[in-house]
Amino acid sequence: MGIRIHNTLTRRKEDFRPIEPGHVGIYVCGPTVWDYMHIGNARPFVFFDVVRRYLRYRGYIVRYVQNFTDVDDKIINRANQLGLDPMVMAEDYIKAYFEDAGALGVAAADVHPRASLHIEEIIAMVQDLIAKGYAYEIDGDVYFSAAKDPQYGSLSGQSLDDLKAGARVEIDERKRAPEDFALWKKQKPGEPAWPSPWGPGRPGWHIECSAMVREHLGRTADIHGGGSDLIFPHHENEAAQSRAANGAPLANYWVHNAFLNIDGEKMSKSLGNFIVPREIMKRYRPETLRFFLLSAHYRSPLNFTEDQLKAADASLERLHNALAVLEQWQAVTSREVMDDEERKLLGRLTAHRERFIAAMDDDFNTADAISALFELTRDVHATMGPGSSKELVGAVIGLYHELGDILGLLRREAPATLDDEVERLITERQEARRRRDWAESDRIRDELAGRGIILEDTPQGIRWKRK
RNA sequence: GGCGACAUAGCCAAGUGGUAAGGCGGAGGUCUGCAAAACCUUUACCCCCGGUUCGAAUCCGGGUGUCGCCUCCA
Repeated sequence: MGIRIHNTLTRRKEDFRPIEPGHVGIYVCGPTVWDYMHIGNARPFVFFDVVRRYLRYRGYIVRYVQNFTDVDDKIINRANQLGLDPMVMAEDYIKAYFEDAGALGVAAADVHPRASLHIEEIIAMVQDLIAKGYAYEIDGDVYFSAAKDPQYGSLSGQSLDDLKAGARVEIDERKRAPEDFALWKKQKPGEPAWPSPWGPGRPGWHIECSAMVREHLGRTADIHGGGSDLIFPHHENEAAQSRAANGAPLANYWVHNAFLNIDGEKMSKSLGNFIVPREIMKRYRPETLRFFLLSAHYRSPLNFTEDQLKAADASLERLHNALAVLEQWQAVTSREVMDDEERKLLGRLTAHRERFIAAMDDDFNTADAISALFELTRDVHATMGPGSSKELVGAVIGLYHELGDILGLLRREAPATLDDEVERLITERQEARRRRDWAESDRIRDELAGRGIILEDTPQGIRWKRK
């Protein structure tokens, strides 16, 4: 009856039990800020945003932490290519992240820690790991010795031997073993660096998350999430470091989303087959991309095509229409008392809500939860009308917003306004219709359509919307 | 080569033992001045072959195919 979450570590769904009852600490791997996010990157951000919203809806006090990797090879390379200061460039892409995330309805995390601002904590953890015998320094670099961790490989389900057998990358001769990974990297010319006991250098990729989880959530996070490509090596290594340093698991529930593919292939910057949210939002309402990303279960790969985006937009339109119609009814109805049929529907609202909740409880099944919204919609259309009672209409609108807020959809928009010219045309058209001058009426409707205003004549008057 | 996912209608996608949700698209109809919105009807040999079971899309085994990971990756 509670929330169940698929745990990458155990490969099955488990009942969710936070460490501290009523509180949840979530850490999600955020972007490496070397470029704009693309819609593949957007998938985890949107999904985990929903996880957070849902946990809050279910009454948990959620602490949500999402980092920015702002010290990294890719950032340095890019900045050097462009002749920019890496930290300045990172700052610009952090700003861009917030713009894109905001447009997607992804709220800011409670904390957005940055690697560059946690150097002290990182150094402390590396020192600790050396002291405990898990790490070793070679000439300014520090490596973690994977073989020292008996559980190494447990997250990705690979043994050290498997990994050695499959190794496809050049072995760094400085390391004692190929599976060892860098905790601290000695400064190379032209790279940003911080002083450390091993000389100037910068943190390796994996250590930042371990240090920042400990700093902001304590030794063990309830949920640690990210894209499935992070399972190995990133999360495997994080888990190993934190286990070694803290004697406690980094996270109790590991949650990984599948990829967004395009033309059947993983969308990635290195393949060059990526699309950026800001481009999509020029052509579709902002919610469309979010709806699309939530239309499949997060552990299923999702293939991006223009047709699917159109279909998502059409689907979302149906929900928006339902809400708009309800709002129109709300404005015209004066009936206070519900009749028997309405009382039955009011009862069914609970069933619709419960179906939605059951879907979300079951490993955040957003696709199934969305279908509950459509079932609600059909029920509403079949049962209600402009004469429905105020109370029922209000309750239904309330439910749309209650459930829509969990998914970050059906956002309340500021009441749209029309300019005087458009108002005048609509009035003229109404007069033409009164005269039964259909030619003039249709001409005005077409003209307004050309300006992006769609008119619908209803018995309760004109309804308009933009598109 | 190793590890792991996935395969459900024209498209997308839920469904983990009891006889296939939902959406988009298509077809027909109702309503409408015409539209739109909405409603009704309609649109599935659940990849293949075995097995377990009274019963399998669902469990097990074997194929086939697609995808991901194997130290840049959400």
